[in-house]
Amino acid sequence: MRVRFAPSPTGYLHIGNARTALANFLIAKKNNWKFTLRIEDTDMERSSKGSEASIINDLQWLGIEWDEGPDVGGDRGPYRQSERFEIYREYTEKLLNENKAYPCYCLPEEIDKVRKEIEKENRPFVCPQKCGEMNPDQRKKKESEGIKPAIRFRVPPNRVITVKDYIKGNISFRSDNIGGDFIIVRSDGIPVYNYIVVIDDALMEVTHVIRGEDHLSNTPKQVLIAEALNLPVPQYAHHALVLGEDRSKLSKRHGITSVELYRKEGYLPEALVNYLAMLGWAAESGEEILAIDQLVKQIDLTNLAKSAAVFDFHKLKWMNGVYIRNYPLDKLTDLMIPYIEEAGYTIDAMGRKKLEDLIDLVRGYCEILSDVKKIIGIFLDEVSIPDGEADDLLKEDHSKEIVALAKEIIENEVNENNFHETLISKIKEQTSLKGKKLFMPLRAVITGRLKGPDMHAALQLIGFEKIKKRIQYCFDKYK
RNA sequence: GUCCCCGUCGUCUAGGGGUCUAGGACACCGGGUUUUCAUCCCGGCAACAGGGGUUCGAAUCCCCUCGGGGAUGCCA
Repeated sequence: MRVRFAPSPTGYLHIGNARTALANFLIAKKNNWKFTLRIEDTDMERSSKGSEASIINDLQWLGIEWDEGPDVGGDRGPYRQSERFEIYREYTEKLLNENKAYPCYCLPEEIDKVRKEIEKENRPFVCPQKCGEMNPDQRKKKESEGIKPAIRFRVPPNRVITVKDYIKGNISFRSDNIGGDFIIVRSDGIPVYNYIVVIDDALMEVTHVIRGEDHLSNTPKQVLIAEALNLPVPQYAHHALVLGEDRSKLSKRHGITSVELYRKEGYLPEALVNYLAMLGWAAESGEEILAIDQLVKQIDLTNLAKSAAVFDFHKLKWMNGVYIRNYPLDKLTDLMIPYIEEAGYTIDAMGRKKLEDLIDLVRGYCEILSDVKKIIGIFLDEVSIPDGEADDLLKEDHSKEIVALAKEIIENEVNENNFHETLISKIKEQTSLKGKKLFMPLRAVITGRLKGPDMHAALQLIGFEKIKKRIQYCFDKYK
């Protein structure tokens, strides 16, 4: 058994496509099926090698792997449709010879006009020149005029096509109702998707087509092609689409839709995979946080949701935070380093152990990796300029007392080796202040904020010299 | 317009004739822990689109309406 993911390289990997790819991957893994990646690049104007590369890159980042594809090869290639035109030509000849397809000499502009009329009157589409009814002489005449025809597939009248779908059940279409004879080869000789998808799936021995619901209406056309060509019809599973907040198809105006941007913002692939899998599906166990091997275990072709799902950025973020909190510390550290550097800090000098301690302390404040930029300054800035709240607090008399005391103690009574254990307790001894009155000014001086990580742990990580500077800074500023 | 799909808390969903005064998660609101914040824990708010059937009994089956989505390309 075999599944496939067949993106067209006309842009970045969209979140909706990533979900389709993931569904194919999970199902393949679960059943021990093979997975083929095929590039559908017949739209020459919009396709690019660059976007093929970026799609492959994003797929790999997500942890989706395939057995056959343009990058890894395989016995059923080539895996780019643009490299398979010879193959399609044979089938087109066959269809033409058997009169199951015919050249159409009508111009796109003429057809647009007719389509509009048809829409109003609700009758089946027939091309204006009735090319399907032409005899060889008429065709020869057209050819001699130099008109390059498109090829249309002759849709058999009055047929009922039933598509069996794992998710939707049995769906019936009437052949008279699928829009008339449709084009399978453009006038420039390049075949179109609805046609060659059938050939490729058959030749690549795809047994199960798992794809978005937007392809459901195309399916009867594809079934008809398969019949005409005597090719096998795969099993179908059309999953529901991903929607934006306003319940229309997810697009850029709803927020980020490219997998690449999620990566750059600092989402973890494990979290994105987990979230995407949960969108339109629920584990029998009721668990929401599931690693990929658990997803593989629990997901099934028959328990995917039928209805469309709104993409909830908020919940993705929450889920990513859960992953950050539970991630292996050394891996998380590696992933956060670029963001820390991006924020302008150099980390070479501090040593791995200290860095990891630091990351461990701040990870609880991060939902995405880039959040580290907002909090890491507490530890790495030389001096922390108090923010609004901290500034207000430090202007108060009891704060001034503590700042003065802290300055005295750090200069004369403690040293680099014992300050983190003794500084706070010594201040406590020498003042009548306690509780918030004691801790909050201290926090304000040392971190420049009123909110943040545990003071005792922070003290050591910030370091003696910086703390001294920060106290001095506040002493000068608020005395 | 026509064809096709779908309709349970704001969102993702569980449920498939009685066990449903409808369960979980995110969000939101309270409370606890943390001398702060975040985390964590506990609690609360909140839904079967509407109307007809079928049935002793309907969120669950059928029909209609309404709502949403998709397709209707010489895009995929």
